[in-house]
Amino acid sequence: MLFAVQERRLKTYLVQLARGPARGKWAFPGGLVRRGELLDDAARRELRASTGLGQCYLEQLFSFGDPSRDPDAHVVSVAYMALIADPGRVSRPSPKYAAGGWFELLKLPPLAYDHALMAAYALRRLKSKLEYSNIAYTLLPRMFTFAELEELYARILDRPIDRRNFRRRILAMDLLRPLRETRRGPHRPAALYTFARQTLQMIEML
Amino acid sequence: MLFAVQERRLKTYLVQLARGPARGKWAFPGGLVRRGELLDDAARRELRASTGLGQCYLEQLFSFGDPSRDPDAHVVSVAYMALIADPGRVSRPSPKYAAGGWFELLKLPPLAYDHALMAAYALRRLKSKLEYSNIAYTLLPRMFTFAELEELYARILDRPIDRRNFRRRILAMDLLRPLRETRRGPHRPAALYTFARQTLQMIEML
DNA sequence: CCAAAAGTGTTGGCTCTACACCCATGA
DNA sequence: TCATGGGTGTAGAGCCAACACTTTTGG
Repeated sequence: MLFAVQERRLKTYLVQLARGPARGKWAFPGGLVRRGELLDDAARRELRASTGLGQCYLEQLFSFGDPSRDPDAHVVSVAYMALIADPGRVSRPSPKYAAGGWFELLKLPPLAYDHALMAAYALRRLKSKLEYSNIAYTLLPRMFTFAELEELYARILDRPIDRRNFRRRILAMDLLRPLRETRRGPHRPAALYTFARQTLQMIEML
Repeated sequence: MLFAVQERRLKTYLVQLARGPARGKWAFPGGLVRRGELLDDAARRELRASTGLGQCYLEQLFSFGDPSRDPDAHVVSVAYMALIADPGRVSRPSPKYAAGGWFELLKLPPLAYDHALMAAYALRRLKSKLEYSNIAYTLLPRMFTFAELEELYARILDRPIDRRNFRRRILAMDLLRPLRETRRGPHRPAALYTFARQTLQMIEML
């Protein structure tokens, strides 16, 4: 399950199934683990095969023992969540699928199997990680403005955010490094920031 | 992976493997999912087979794509965590295993496969759920004193707890129902409480 | 009356929230 | 000079942590 922010909306990449009983339906890309392959490796391989993506943030979500793929083949799906900053990096829809494309998470088409459940699960996990980790680094370009970071939070958490309090809180966590450059436009230039660490860090709250 | 508190310590139930390359080593009980069986059902079935336990709290933890069981059979393990209040309910060590017994989580024998990793993962999850849910109900008898609840927290979180602050905080969450009865002993009798709901409830923190 | 564990309040510091105006730039 | 978004401070409330003595019972 691949997620990215595009046009200020949280979107996910779906593929249209070309074969099987759910043919024509949309679903998250996936596939079978190979013999001797690590789960993480299989997830990366399938992600690359479906989207052309190489390195990116990847996290195991949950396993669904669903009566999936075929109604009579018993498949266990180990769901993974991948996050990228630039949805433009996704190239071809893999030949394995009829089509591929980005969909707003809040306006998904009917999904095959139990994939709607998976999507809900992923969103929940993403929301909670936004609150207690620096996971936002995976969804933003290396340089970004505070306004961009703030909007990411507001969009995904789906609630308004007070700009001053947000800025104060984030800065107190010491996750960002200010850069010299600014982003210009028909208005006051915005200071650019970058995440001090590009690896997942949990933040103590209690 | 079954956990319980016994003699004021967090313990886990291990079985000694009777067959296979890891024969003689200790491990968490487990087994294969049957065709068409839900993961949760398989976990319950294996738990019952290994320990005689019927209903209890059960939660999927994580999936490990480990080179497990047999060095050349590729097994994916979907780890589950079960919590019970009374370790005495566990009866026979299943005939499938050479032996079974309770071990302090902090003094585990060397475990087969990657089960030590699983144990660490379970402990982490349990600690964090203690902080933001009423999961403690699974580890306590229906009636308990505040001192017992407090000790459960102190033991599992492995840090001292201020009795007055703890009591205030827990009561504010409105998870407990006071009972009329008391527990007597060679000291002032302690008021008994019960959890208002015997189902998992998340607590808002932020 | 002694031992053992249960029960109980207050204060100071910190954190969080709510809230509105000025600033810098490009057009 | 105007439109656009960027950037900033404060005060009050609520929350949390630190802290020690009194109560009730059984032996």
